[in-house]
Amino acid sequence: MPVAIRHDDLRKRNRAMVISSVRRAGQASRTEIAAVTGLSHSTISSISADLIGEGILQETKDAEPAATRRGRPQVAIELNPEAATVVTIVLLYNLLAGCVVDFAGTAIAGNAGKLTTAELSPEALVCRCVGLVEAMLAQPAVAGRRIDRITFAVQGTTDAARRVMLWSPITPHGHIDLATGIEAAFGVPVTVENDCNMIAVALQSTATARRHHDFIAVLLSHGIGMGLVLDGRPFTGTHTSGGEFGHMVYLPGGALCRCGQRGCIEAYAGNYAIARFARGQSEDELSADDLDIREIAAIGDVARRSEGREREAFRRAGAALGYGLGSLFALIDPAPVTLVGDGAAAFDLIEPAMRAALASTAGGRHADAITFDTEPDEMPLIELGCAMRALTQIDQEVLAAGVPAQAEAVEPA
Amino acid sequence: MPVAIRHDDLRKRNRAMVISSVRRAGQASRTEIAAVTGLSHSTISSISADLIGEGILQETKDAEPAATRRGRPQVAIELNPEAATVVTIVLLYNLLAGCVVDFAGTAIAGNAGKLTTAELSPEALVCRCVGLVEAMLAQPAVAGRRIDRITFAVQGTTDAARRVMLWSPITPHGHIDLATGIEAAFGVPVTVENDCNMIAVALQSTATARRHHDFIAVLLSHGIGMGLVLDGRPFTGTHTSGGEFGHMVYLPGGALCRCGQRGCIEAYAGNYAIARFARGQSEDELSADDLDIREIAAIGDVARRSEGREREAFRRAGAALGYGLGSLFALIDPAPVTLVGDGAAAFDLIEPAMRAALASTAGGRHADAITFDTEPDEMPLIELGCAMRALTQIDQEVLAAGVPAQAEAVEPA
DNA sequence: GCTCATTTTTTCGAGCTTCGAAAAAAAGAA
DNA sequence: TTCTTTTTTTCGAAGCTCGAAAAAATGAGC
Repeated sequence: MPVAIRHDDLRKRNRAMVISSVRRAGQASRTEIAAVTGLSHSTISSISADLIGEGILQETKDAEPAATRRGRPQVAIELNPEAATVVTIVLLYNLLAGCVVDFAGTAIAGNAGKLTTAELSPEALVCRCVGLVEAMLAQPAVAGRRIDRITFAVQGTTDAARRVMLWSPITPHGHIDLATGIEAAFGVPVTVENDCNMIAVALQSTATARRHHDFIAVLLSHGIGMGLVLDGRPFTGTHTSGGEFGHMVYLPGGALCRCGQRGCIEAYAGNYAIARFARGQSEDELSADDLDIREIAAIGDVARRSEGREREAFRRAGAALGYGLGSLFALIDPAPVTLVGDGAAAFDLIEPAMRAALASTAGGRHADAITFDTEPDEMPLIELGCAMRALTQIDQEVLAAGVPAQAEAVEPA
Repeated sequence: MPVAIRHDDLRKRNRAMVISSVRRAGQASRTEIAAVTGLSHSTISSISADLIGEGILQETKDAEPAATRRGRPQVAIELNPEAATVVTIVLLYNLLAGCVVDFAGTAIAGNAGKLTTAELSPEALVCRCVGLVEAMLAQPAVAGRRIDRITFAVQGTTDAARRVMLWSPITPHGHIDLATGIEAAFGVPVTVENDCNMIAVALQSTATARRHHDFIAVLLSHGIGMGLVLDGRPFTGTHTSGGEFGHMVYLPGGALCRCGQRGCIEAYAGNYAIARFARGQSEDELSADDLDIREIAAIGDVARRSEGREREAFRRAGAALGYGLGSLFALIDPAPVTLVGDGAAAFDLIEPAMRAALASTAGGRHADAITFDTEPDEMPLIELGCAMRALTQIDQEVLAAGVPAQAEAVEPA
């Protein structure tokens, strides 16, 4: 099953390693790269000379003298921002936002707009995406740049090949093939990623000691999503984008969930579920999807002031999350958790019940030491993760292979 | 983070590939190996000549003419049974069983015995294991063989390094370091694996099309365990052996579980839970661990004959399993399930409620197509998986590296 | 029984790759 | 100005895989 390593792959892999170590470090000298990768100095010298020659890396110009030590000073190497350009598109409920990002990860153009996703046909949706990208490409900052890849981050599940949005709360239509349509329009590879997975990628790229090998990002918003990094790699499901934490079962036969089933975690911890309970609505009732975020904030304010249905709503959300994390921890062991999204702003209301629930599970038995990070604004994370994903793919699939030599120029005789 | 590939690793990896492809196929010609691995014929020729010269592989003697085609006949290559010898030790509640297995995977000696695990101190437990191995090594069939590795399969969780049994239902003692003690006694590497993970390894080694890339093995016995193969690799947790499916939460605050918490799946689907309900005992009550398996069988017989508490007990077990699988499927997507252990003998009693529960979850929405395999006898699977694990480790860690040349013989001058 | 066709396996040289040692380069210290 | 120290490059050696060609081993056909 494991595919053999060809001799030619060796250089390719090691080139990818060098690129990725520079990407992670931002700037790195050849000596540092050698230390990180474990390759010899001579190999790094050879590879980095190639990469600089190909315009993928460059020696840093504004040499910070930094720690002025004795001996020949290190030459910092960095990514050449011109080496490639990617486009990210974030598609959420009633929101479409795009970014043009250079090879070093700097956004050079952006565009965002409201749209009523639920009312658009799949074709119209693709059309809007094309329009968004075209508008960005017309901006002067992008002039003259060739786009190398477009990567989506969408709410909902995607297929394993990351080309199709299988299901999404933003639209009644299933199985929307975003990749093929956009690829046809721009002639570059397109992949479709799950938004929560991109949050996890973003958190990994800004990894602290806390979030290193294994961690969990839970998106608390209208619905509940999750991104998982296990053993240093973003975990995606086996057939789909997976990680549907919000649809693990909390109370069998319980409250009605947007997905049509009952008792999902989301049916207790999603914004709509919190509002539903706070308003005193039936658990069999599904409100409209366009719940105003300010209503949740208002419920939170009431909950902080006095005991009542509002406070109880957050308590129930916390319990659902706590038991869900307990089940998750039973499967994969406890790991640091980052709560992302506007639900994280109500962490104070959620935490006590969540911790109590977690502590009463087998998986969370020793989890009282776990700290929770909160990150109320998810958009920057989704965009960052999406850009990192696109760039990493460029690193490993395109640039690692190297130029196919000038064989082409010679042959036609 | 990803470690670079050294030039020396190349041959090592490709040697491991050749060994593992022969192990998987049982017998394979050089041409077949080349096709499977993707390496060139010349490389395979070179590597297999080395491996045969080192006594790791051998050309098959009793050449089956097989399909008598035109041209030079293929020479089948197989594992040399003498190349290595491993010992497997299965440690379950009141049961200790060992096997000596040759390099080709054939058991050449075995020994099993009852013992009261709950009453033994950690030291006494190690002592019994040492005695078991010594008794096997004294058998004539094993005479003259050097043992290369000892691998445990134990009930309970192990640490990530697979050296310590962190917690087990078979003993009140926690954190029993089996590896260090046994390593000291026999001077060979020892690893400690979780029994359910070994079941998954065994099922993978006998993989059919059905169980290929992703599948789930659920052990239904006194407790509930799980082994998971994701993306072709056995999944183990991040800190521990993980996969504690039985301790995912089914009903928050529900029935008392052996683990001390409430509402775990095991507290409804474990043998003890089924018996507890059938007997009309309180859900707060924990019976002794040594429930006779015949009692469960008897409850099953009653359940099949008439409606009543007995039948309801299995129904409850099925519901707990169904909702648990639904949550699991939400996380990792649906995958084929094999039910293993004596609980699988009651599959007819469990199935309807399990399917109904599964169908009412988001993860199991499209899971009506899923078929369940049953495998009532878990011991052969645990032993097979344990042997495969030990041998695979030998393949990749010891033999792939090759002989360190005769450098040793020359140097002392 | 001999020759030819066919398939498998080995041999051999070419082309890469990585590595270690030594050399070269570039700075501070004296 | 010379010496030290550190980084980077150069160069030859050794190892690996690959493709082409040769060798080996057998059935088919006459």
